[in-house]
Amino acid sequence: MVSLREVALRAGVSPSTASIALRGDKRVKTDTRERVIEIAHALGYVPNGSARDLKRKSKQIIGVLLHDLGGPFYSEVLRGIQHRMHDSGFTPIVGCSAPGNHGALTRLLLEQRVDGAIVLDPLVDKEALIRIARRGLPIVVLDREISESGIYSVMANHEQGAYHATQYLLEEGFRSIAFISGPDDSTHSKARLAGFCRALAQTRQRGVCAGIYAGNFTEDSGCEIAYQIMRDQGRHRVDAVFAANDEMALGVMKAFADVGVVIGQEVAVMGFDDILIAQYARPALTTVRQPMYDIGYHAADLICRALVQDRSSLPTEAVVFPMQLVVRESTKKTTFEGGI
Amino acid sequence: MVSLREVALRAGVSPSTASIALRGDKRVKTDTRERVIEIAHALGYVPNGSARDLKRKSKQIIGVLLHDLGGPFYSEVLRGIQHRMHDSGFTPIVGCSAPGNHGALTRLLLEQRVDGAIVLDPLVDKEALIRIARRGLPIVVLDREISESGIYSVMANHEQGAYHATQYLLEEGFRSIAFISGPDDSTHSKARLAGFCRALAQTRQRGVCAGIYAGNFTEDSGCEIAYQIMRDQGRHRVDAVFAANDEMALGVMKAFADVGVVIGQEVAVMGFDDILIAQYARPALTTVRQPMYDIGYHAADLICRALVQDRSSLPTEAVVFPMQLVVRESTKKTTFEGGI
DNA sequence: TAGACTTATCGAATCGTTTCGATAGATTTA
DNA sequence: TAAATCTATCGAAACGATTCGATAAGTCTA
Repeated sequence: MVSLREVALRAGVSPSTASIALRGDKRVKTDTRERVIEIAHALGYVPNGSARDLKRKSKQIIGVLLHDLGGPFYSEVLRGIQHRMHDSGFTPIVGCSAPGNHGALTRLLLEQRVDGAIVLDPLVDKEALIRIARRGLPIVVLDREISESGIYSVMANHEQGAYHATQYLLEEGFRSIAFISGPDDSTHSKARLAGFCRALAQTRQRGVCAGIYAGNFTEDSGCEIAYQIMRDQGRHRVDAVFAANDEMALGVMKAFADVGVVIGQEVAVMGFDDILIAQYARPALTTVRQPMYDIGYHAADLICRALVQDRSSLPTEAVVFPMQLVVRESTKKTTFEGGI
Repeated sequence: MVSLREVALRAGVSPSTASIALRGDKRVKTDTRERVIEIAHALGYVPNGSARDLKRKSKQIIGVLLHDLGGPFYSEVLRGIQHRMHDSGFTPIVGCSAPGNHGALTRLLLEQRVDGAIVLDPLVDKEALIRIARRGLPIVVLDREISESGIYSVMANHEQGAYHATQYLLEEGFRSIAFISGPDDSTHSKARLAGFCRALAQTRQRGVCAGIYAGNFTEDSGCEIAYQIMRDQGRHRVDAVFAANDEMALGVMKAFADVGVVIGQEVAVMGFDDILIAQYARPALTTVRQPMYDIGYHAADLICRALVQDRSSLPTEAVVFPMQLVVRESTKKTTFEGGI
């Protein structure tokens, strides 16, 4: 592998001169500089990243830690990250913190191969992140909150998203709404439930809450609870079911469809997350979406600013983005007909 | 940041002793070794990756270059890669070679931050890859073929996939089949067309080829060509349409549905690729899928072997995986009914 | 107990780049 | 023309870990 030393040797200069010449520094006489650059090019010289990183402070690389690569989620987040970083000289590098893979976190963050990190994986240990931040690496966590100097949070406002979704249901005339929550330890589920309750509390109407059921974010649990709702209240007592995530909402739709209840007309179903399947389900699922692109863009912005500017200008509180209501067929009273 | 020197200092040994002690080397007396390890742990010492990479030959990191992160494709490939690498000590790191982003390729491959690379992006310049391989970095390219020592290809057998799909259509009793190709410069499209032709050539039946139309892989082109097919031949002369990719097949379904032709019953539609939407379309699209997990797993296997074993044991020809026919509703004569 | 081996540790060199202070030589200033 | 100022380049010291060949001890053989 051709090294700077070899380039310098052939150009008849010292490595130090070659080094600054290659950066186009005017301290080197023009013809020397051009000769060095030409020889480097001819030899296909590219500086060794490890050596440079070792010597320099900055690496110009940002680590992005994802749980896996599935879904349009991550792809959108990364688009936002890339757009923000494109002209800033930083390159995002993605590591998968998948099943038991301590590898990427170690290699990228602990072994100091990056200047900063964006972490989108609820399973990455909070204490580990705090320890890393204390070592001086700026971290942006997405969709969770960690209060620690050097760790910045960017997230969607789940409470507000659920609030608006509920308001929409009420405005559309759905009177009696049941809510299916996620597991108890899910802060997202809690926030969504809180938004639902706030919207209901504001309305003057009576009997709008048809019960709060505890699910576990799986399609099966949604399905089971839908049957339970029907048993509990008779199929015409509930106007709408708001599930704390799309998987459960799909389960609910399945259950209703199986007993012949027409979704949209007889009962509305609202999901949360806007997973890809939501738009292909029949009827297409009305749901609430996180602005993933914006979140990625903003996360990248925070990291870049933490590295370039003075960190005191950065927010200490989580940056919260509003969620978007995506209205589809499952909450529309117009008759839904099958087929393409 | 705590360095080896600091650990050594506190343990009262030299950095060299600390270095081997931390690796559990028996050359260091047991109590010294344990003391060093304990101090390193207490100080939160993690070796600096750049320094280690610089000194060592291997980095234990494999670069994975993807075009973007969308779709279940990449996610499946990466699952395969991770499973293969999990116990081998290598960590895959993903770079996006997205729009004009020369960054990831430079940072990972050129600047020698990885031991090997898996490239799944048709747009990464072939010459650039050859140059990198000549510098000694083993590369596995997916879904394309580059003949060069040090570059290994893993791909699906598109010709065979199309052959089987066509055979299936013939077996199901579809007599008159039209084919919609992709753009002329697509080798995939060519291979798929070749498989289609080979299957037709083998059959004794007459008039089975209802024409070959030139599309451009977009849904719109599929739609337009479907109308053209109907104009050309009358809507009952064509039994089936085989599009060289799913997008076009969806366009074809749309066109037929718009004029009231019942897909599956009056005309079968076959796609290629099994993009995610295929299974959610109504009717769900019969298509041909690449075994992405296997491809990823095998790519990782090749890279690991290139780095660990003797390279002469590796295949010089592209490793080709059979494609899988995914039968869904769009080629089934049973009456399709809308609804969930 | 001198010589041969082991054992435990260390010092110095190395990986490839960058950076800082030094040094000639050329040029300007007083 | 001696002193001051540039200009172009170089040498050496980092960065942090690894590695190899010393080097002291301590243990064993004859």
